[in-house]
Amino acid sequence: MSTLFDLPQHGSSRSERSEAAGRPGPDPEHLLTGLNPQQRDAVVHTGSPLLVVAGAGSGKTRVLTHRIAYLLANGAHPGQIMAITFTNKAAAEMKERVVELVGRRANAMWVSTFHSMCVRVLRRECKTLGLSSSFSIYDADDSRRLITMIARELELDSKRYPARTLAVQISNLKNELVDPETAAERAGNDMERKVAQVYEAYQRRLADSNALDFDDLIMRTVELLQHHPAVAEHYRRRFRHVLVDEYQDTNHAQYVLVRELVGTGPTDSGVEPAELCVVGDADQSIYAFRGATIRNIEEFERDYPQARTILLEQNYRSTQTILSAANAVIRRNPNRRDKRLWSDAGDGEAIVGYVADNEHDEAAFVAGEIDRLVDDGTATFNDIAVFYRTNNQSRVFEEVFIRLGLPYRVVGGVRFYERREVRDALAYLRVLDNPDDTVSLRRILNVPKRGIGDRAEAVVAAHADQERISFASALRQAAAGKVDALNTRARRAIAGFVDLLDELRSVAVESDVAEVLEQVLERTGYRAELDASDDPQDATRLENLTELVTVAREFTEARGGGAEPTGGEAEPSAEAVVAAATPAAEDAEEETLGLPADDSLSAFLERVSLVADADSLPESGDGVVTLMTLHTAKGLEFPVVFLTGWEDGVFPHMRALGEPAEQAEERRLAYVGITRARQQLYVSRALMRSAWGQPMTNPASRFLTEIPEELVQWRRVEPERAAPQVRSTWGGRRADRTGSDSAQAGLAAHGMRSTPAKGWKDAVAIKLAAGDRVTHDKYGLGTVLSTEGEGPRATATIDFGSAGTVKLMLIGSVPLTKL
DNA sequence: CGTGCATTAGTCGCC
DNA sequence: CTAATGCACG
Repeated sequence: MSTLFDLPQHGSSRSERSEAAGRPGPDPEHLLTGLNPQQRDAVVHTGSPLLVVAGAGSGKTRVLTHRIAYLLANGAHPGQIMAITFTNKAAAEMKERVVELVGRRANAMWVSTFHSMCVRVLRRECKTLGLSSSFSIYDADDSRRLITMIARELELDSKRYPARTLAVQISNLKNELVDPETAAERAGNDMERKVAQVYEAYQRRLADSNALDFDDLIMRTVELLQHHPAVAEHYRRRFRHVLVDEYQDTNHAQYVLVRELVGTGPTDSGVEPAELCVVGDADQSIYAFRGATIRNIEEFERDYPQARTILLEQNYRSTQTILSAANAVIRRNPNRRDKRLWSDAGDGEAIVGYVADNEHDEAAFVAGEIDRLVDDGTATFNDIAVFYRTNNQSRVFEEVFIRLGLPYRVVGGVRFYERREVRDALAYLRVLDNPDDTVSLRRILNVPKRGIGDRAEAVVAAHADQERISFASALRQAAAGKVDALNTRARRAIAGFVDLLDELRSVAVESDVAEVLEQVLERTGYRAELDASDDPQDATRLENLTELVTVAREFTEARGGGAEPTGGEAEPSAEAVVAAATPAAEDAEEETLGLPADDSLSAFLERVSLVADADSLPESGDGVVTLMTLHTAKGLEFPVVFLTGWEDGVFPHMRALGEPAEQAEERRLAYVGITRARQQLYVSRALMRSAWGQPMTNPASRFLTEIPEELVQWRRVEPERAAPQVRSTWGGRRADRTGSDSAQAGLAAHGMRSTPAKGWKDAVAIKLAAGDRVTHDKYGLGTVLSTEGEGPRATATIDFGSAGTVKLMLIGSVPLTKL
């Protein structure tokens, strides 16, 4: 079996790179060999915007890298090229592959994520926007902390207006490029009004802290380009080729950013629009919940009327059997550009299906198969991945794997940069770098514990507010005894803290990042505290901090000597950072980030905050089975893939059952999952699964029934006994949930062998038609507006008057009576 | 005695 | 993960 990833591994490509470095540009035609006709078209196309619709496994990265190389070989200067990706890993990989093709001069290109690209622009143009160049970048966690503080100050009911919800809403507004003022004007209900109010305060506080959040990076760059034509023209003149990867994952702000960057017509002084090439696949758009809008790729031709579209349908990854299954499932999505993946690799093995009694049985089956595959030499552990819909489904697999001694790793969990100790340490660095960074300052105020409690913090915050000074200044005044509301004890504690920061700051001016970090850990007592603890978790924390110091050291070395970091024994996460943080991979061109060359602290923090955001997906493990969610699996491939938990309510997720748009997204997720497999695909479901401590009977996933029967070889089907128990297992406890939720519990599960629709009919309790009057246990009286679907899929949209209009599934347990 | 710290329990469930 | 409790220190 082949390797997991068909890209060169880090180590092996280095020699090729240096060889290529000396070579002049390659013969352009040479870059076209080995490409199929569509790929070739995409590489050579010129003169109008280009949309490359790249099906899963169709050689998308190859097209992008070859297109860039081809541009370079035909006279484009590397400095004229900007390529935008969604992850740092993708950016690094793309750059590396272009370097392999054309040599080192490719390093002068801007190949980066949307966010890194914006930071770069913003650092250079910060004065235009009234920012200081040492602005901090707040990630989602920092944002939420700040929003929590604001909500508390505004005395919002934390139950009605949870910080999390507020944060999401504000982020959505920013993704739509809506400013606080407009948000306030548009607010139509209580929630929206509160959101607008918090949003307004939040932006003010960000500015006070000299900070931008992740969404700001995009929004402010758009603002810059829109309001400062000279700046826009500068970039447009410079970047004549803009390429965007994973275009289906862009949100509205990113769409506008690209449009502003490229331009839609000549500027005043006659700079023509740049050449735009976007690559993506609407069928793999699975990030709507993050604000991505599939519209951008679907409407590309409308946005850019001159656009040419090229479809890549030949797949180089999977067997035809797998592709046929993927095609059959995704075909059910409405309003989609028809696209059929095909392969000349042959049919390969049939898909193996398995109906388990419960989730433990399912896990045991998966484990057994893995054991067998590895035993008979069909696959290695590395070749195998197990996917599930939500993270909590991993537990049962872990249990079985541990019991059987199968090596595995769960991808997902808490990432390196989200660990508390790492964030604490970084918060110290950030405060040293940007004293106004209030979120970081308040984070470390009493970490480790030094006797500055909530009350003292609140007093200082109030003082800052009253005197209209920064929190940092207020702290200083408190230390000097100028804040009356504080008692001596708190005052002394604060004075100690301020002194500590001053000491550290003097260390920071003369030492490199690693040393500063060391001193932080020493002088704050952070390390000592962990050392003293006998909690095994704290030992891990200590290791993580040591790892962070290593990252910092390698960063400094790489930056100083230009030497590649070795990263030999570092953890994958650390390696990923260093790889992305290596300035050697940065532009060697004249214009740099606008950072003082010696300001390694700022540079380090910036890199870390941008890398931390990436769904840093760790390189293939060492002889272990990979467990992850379907979302995480995107962009990866494995010879053997287990798709588990294919049950209505689990996958598609409960929440999506009544929502066509969400269901379409779930179906795309299924498509992504199926197309990760190269040779062997397994699909399984469990008849019974405990959820929230209660057993639930789940019917087969509708996606399962959409896979043509002839492609699947069922290893075990549902026992053909009498119609299974249909009684709801739900207590009244959850009767307050939506109707379709509780309806789930009653869905009867049937086997897959005979035509399922017939078997299901019995479970349908009620037949309704538009106009029928009904009564519902929770919603009361209602009128049926419309009905959809048949058998187990039957739903009705019912107007319950003041209780609202609700879509319900019409099965067994739904507490609905026809009048 | 007041203030702050640590430890519990109930809340939960979202990629 | 937050509120509510007991415990310790100035």
